[in-house]
Amino acid sequence: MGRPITRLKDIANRTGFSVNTVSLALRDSPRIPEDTRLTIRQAAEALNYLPNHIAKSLVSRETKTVGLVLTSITNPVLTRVAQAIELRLAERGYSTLFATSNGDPEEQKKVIEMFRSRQVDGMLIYPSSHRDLDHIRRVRQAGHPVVLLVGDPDAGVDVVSMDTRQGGYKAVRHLLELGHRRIGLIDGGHERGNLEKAEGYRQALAEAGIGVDDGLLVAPRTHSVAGGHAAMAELMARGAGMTALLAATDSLALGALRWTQEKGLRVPDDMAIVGFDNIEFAEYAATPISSVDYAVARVTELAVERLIGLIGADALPEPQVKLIEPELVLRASSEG
Amino acid sequence: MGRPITRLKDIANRTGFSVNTVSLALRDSPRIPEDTRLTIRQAAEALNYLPNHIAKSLVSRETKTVGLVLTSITNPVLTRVAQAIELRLAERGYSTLFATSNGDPEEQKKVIEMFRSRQVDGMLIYPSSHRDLDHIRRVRQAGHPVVLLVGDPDAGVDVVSMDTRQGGYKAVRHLLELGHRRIGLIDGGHERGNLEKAEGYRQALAEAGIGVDDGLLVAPRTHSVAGGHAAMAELMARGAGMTALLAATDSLALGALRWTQEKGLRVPDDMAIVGFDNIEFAEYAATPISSVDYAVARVTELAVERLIGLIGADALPEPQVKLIEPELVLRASSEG
DNA sequence: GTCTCTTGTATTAGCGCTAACCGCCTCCTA
DNA sequence: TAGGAGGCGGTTAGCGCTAATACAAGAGAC
Repeated sequence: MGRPITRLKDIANRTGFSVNTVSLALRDSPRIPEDTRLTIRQAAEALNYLPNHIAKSLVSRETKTVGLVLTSITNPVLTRVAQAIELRLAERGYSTLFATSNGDPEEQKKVIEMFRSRQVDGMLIYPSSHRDLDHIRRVRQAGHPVVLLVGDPDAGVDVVSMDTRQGGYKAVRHLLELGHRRIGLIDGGHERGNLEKAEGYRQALAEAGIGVDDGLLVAPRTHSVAGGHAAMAELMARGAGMTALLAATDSLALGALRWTQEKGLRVPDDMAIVGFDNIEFAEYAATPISSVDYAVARVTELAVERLIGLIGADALPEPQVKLIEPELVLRASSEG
Repeated sequence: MGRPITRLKDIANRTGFSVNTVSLALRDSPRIPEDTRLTIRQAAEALNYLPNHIAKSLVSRETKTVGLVLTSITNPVLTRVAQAIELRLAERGYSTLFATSNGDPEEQKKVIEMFRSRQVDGMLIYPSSHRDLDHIRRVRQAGHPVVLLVGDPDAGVDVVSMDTRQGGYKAVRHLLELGHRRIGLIDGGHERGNLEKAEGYRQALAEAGIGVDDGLLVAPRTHSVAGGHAAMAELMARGAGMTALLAATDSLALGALRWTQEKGLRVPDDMAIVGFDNIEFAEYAATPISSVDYAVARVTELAVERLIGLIGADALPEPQVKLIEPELVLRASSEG
């Protein structure tokens, strides 16, 4: 490469001071008088000095870096989460190392190891499975600050998350109140045991004295719009008399909406639809879609704050789980 | 923090070998015989050793880290770009440091400095302005491998990008062939001098002997759906007799589509619409939207390959600009 | 039996930086 | 004028790792 970088030593040579004095001056130590500080500053400027963060990290034992693990950011809401987190971390002087696990637990393990090897000060993880958290718990027990962006009250790790169970519950309650009895569910992430939304769905139905009909449930492998479209087709093919639909993401909901449109069904008259995440595309859809809001700002703010707190702590405190109650945003897709 | 990490020294103490021997053994040096290698391996395993990447970087002078600068990843296509890049870099053993500039050139400068300070081996930059690249050129001249994800043939820096000028040209040609003469343009990023799409638009019109009517142009500040909606309202309020629309992103196009729908316009009969990026939401819109495809896979693959090439080179070769010709994906929004 | 040559390991130095400590001045006070 | 007290700066050590070099012991050559 042959990229010559300016070091403290170069400034020291140029100014005649020792490396240590230069270091102190550039860090505004009160022990250095104004004029030497100035001399050194100017020399640094002239040589286009940039501190070597790597060397600093080695001695200070902190990298001012946080690892962010997401499953996949094709989900628009995770995109917003990622960006908000990066911003908030940057405000606090931290950089973001970013990696995706593609929903594969093995991949996720590797990513976490890589982060550890790179000495990140802490990690924010959107786990691929919301259940199988042993591995992550171990990371915490090894003393690494970790905050999950989704998880259970009994996770044993810090969590800051939307309360999606509550979200599912609220959405179904809303549909029940509109008089619906045959409510379908297009779920996501089922195969990895992410059942919170389905649990909320079941609970609301149970309270209303309605049994869960498996014929109204489907769990596509992806969160894509195409997946929602296909899932809706499958549900309707079963002829289960469905009059309302809850979709685990707005992308799925948009796919379902498109299907109804193709078949000439009226929304919400023939089919009410509620989604999750409240993405902008849902608001401007052919029929604006009601959606369980994902409070990106609150989740990211609290998660980052908690993580920074953990990083600063002498010993990790008891894990704390913060579930944020979601708002249901009502739009035309579920209101006459 | 008090997080005790296992070091080579710990393994050395445990096995009785020297630190150096341990280092060599773990790196599979041929100078270490099989059985000592095994002893050391086992000890490393037992102590749960993870190499300290920071220390290694300090001596090897490479961090195996690449900095990725995006303007903002709320644009769904940039999201896909980010994820694909992370994946491809990971395959090649590189980690991704991620930062957003929010489209602010000053912010972008800071981010690049931060990356340099962190000794990244190279950078991939989606510049906030496609014109004012002096600052980035200087980074390259300082010997840092840089590849832009958007830019001009005469950028003076390596570029791998979609040829958006060509994309704008193709889209307008298509609309002209359908008989449209009054074609509107909702552009994006205008204020920062990102004029490629508009240039393609102008060129196609000029070739058809049609003058550009400024009454048909509008440049909202954002790429959001809401922005597209508002922009469409503004365009139509001007009463310029527009029969077709080119939008700089699919998000803008979706907003415009929504507006036509609210006003009872038929697409494409009353208003043809073509967008950019070919995101999934465009495909499944109320009227599926024709769009200039963004070849995420090709762009990211070529960009990463080029960057890795630059990182490995002894001296930076002449900058190379690769513009990928986009496909126009036709859908109902522009075809009877 | 001396002299290489090999094999396996230890020693040393150094990446760029910070932190702990040391030592020299000058100035003030008793 | 002796003796602290500061002010200012240098010296040394060390973060965890790698690379260059040194070295000891045994094998083989003559």
